[in-house]
Amino acid sequence: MKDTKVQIVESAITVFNTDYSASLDMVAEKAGIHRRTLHLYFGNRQALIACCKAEMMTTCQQAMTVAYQASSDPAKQLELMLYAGIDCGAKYAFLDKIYGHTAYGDVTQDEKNGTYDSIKAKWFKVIASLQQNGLVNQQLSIAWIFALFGSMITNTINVSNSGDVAQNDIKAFAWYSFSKSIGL
Amino acid sequence: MKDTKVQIVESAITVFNTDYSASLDMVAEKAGIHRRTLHLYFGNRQALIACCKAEMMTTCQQAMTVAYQASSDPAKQLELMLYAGIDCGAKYAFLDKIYGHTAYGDVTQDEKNGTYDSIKAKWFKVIASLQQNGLVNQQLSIAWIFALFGSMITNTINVSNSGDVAQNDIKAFAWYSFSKSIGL
DNA sequence: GCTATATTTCACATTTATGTGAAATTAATC
DNA sequence: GATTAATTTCACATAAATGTGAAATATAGC
Repeated sequence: MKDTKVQIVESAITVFNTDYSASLDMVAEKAGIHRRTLHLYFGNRQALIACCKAEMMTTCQQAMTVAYQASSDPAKQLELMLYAGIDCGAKYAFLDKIYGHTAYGDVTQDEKNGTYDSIKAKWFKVIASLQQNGLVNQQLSIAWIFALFGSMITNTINVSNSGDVAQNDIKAFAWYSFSKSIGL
Repeated sequence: MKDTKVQIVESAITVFNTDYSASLDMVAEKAGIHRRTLHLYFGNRQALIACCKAEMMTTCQQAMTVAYQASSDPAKQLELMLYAGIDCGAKYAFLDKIYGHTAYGDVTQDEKNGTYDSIKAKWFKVIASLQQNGLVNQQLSIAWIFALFGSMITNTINVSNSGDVAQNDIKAFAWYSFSKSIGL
């Protein structure tokens, strides 16, 4: 039997992805528990959302790290990171709607320098490497490329949910369009 | 003195763009009237939102039509339509968050055929023309290209608001990235 | 100034989500 | 089986937004 707290968070993610303004009653029902129980674990709505976000952070971080380490070719790393972002984002789409993408400005200077060994730093290293070798359009600012990356992930998830594009094609389309959009 | 109803709608657009869950009191205050007055014009929240949407439809339609008619070169038409979309979307960003983009599936068959002379039909004509002449990647489905177009508009607006990219560069970046992303 | 229309004020009803307290019940552990 | 912990039930308090009625006031047009 799964930990109740985990169960609640998973239910919250599912429910909020369908409707972010859904009540806590709905989340509790989905988790198969009473709302009062939910409140024993999460004092209020904020706390629950924050927990969902934390969950996403670690999950995404892991998936991205795996993607990064799977190759030493920057272009391949970028491609795999895009796929990882799509897979991850599909599960946590509602958070994107609340918080929006992490803006470039939110990334600390240390992360840009690569001092901080976070996954974002790795992403920047990949782009920097591609740009230095002239494989990516050098006119485009990194902030723009970063935004494009997030935007392509969101778009891919939306299209995937809409059912307008064959599931098999989607990731290929996403990589094609993203890579071209940065001049790769 | 502006028509009260118009005033309300404009205020609603401004307020809801900042915070979609803002109360009607806030909208009324912004419009410089009493909430009771707002209710004389709009029975409920839904009605107000619907009116904002209708407003957007006509405004966008007009801007797109102007863009379309400004050139006979499909690529140029597409570029100008993208810019029109960005300008328009910036004002109505909150609607995008509620309704999402119009999915390809929402476009009627008549519109795809071009029987219906709507702006969407014109957009499809432009893409079809480019694809027939081999100027756009023929592997990509029209549904995907349509989604990309909307996604690029949303992304450009977000970036513009974030302030991370120089205002002068933004539209150029958007067109560069979008045109490349479809193989143009 | 009179009249018609638009707007405000005040008062209330309703709904919905939240959050909490305390006792009762259920499940788990030893 | 006794004890402890987790969960449910019921009851209530609160808060915030919404929608409406009716009288009072303001505004504009003639």
